[in-house]
Amino acid sequence: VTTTDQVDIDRVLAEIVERLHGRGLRASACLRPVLEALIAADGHRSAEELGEEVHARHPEIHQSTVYRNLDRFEQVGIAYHTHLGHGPALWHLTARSHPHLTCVSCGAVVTVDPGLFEALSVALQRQAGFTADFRHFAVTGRCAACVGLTEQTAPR
Amino acid sequence: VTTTDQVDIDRVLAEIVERLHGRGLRASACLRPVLEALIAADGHRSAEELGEEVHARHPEIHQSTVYRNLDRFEQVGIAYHTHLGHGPALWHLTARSHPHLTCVSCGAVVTVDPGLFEALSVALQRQAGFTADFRHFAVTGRCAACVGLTEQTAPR
DNA sequence: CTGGTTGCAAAACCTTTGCAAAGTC
DNA sequence: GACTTTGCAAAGGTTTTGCAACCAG
Repeated sequence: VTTTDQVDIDRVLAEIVERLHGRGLRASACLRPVLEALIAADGHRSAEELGEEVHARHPEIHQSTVYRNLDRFEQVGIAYHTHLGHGPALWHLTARSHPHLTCVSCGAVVTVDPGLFEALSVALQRQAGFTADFRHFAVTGRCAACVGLTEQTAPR
Repeated sequence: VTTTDQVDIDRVLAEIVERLHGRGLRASACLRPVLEALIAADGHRSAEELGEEVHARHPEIHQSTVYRNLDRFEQVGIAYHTHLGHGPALWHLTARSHPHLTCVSCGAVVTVDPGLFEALSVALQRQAGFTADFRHFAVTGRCAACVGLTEQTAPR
């Protein structure tokens, strides 16, 4: 919960403010607490969970402000959200981005070497002119354990 | 809207009924209209859109029944739903399944050769024992046109 | 001062669920 | 007749939005 993990809050905050200003947007005092929660969380946290962490120190900051500032972080490229399944979106620092695999049976989340996606990226770029981003949606499937379990009951 | 596209409704329906019975479930008269809408739609239709098509001929069939029967089709492997973005899930016949690319800027949906995903499938299986299914979530990114457009305004 | 940001409450959006009645095997 | 499925209405979970007050540049 306190893992700042080599991320300098002040430096990141300054970058956010600079980029917001570049777009004619403004920087309020609410940015920092939300950023702190995001950095402390180290990934895989929903907006609501981040909001709870923010409220612990700043009860006056409303949940809708958390949503709005996370959106701003995403707009300026500092953070992004990912969908692992049917639940709420999970937020990460872009600096810590990575693709996810999720098991549709047990919900396990597996993080894999981003390099594995390189060849497909190149192929999609070449074949369709498409610049893929494998972080926004997870790849669903079945983990090794669940493939074994479901072979006797699974549809087709 | 009338493209039955080589799919024999009666045969598919019989398969659905058989599989439902195999699970101790029952087959009601509502199955066929929902299946017909799904077959006619030929992919990329939301449950609500399919419901509208069902209502045109069968106004008595409730939208929740459409949801429930689509779920049943998925349970028996005849259909699946996919998420292309933040909107509602889109439904397809499994027989016509394919992976999707969606552009986060313009919303374009690109369908690519499933073979492109083969190498990654094998790699994920080997490295993580994970059986990937690239149909459930689309791969997001930017299409060629939007990459060009956003290079001057994009974050980072 | 101009106009972006906040707190609040309410709505939006898509989907699921509880229940009694109807239908299936 | 036992048990599933339906229509209906209501709720569910997550996110967005309208608005007046507030605050940053």
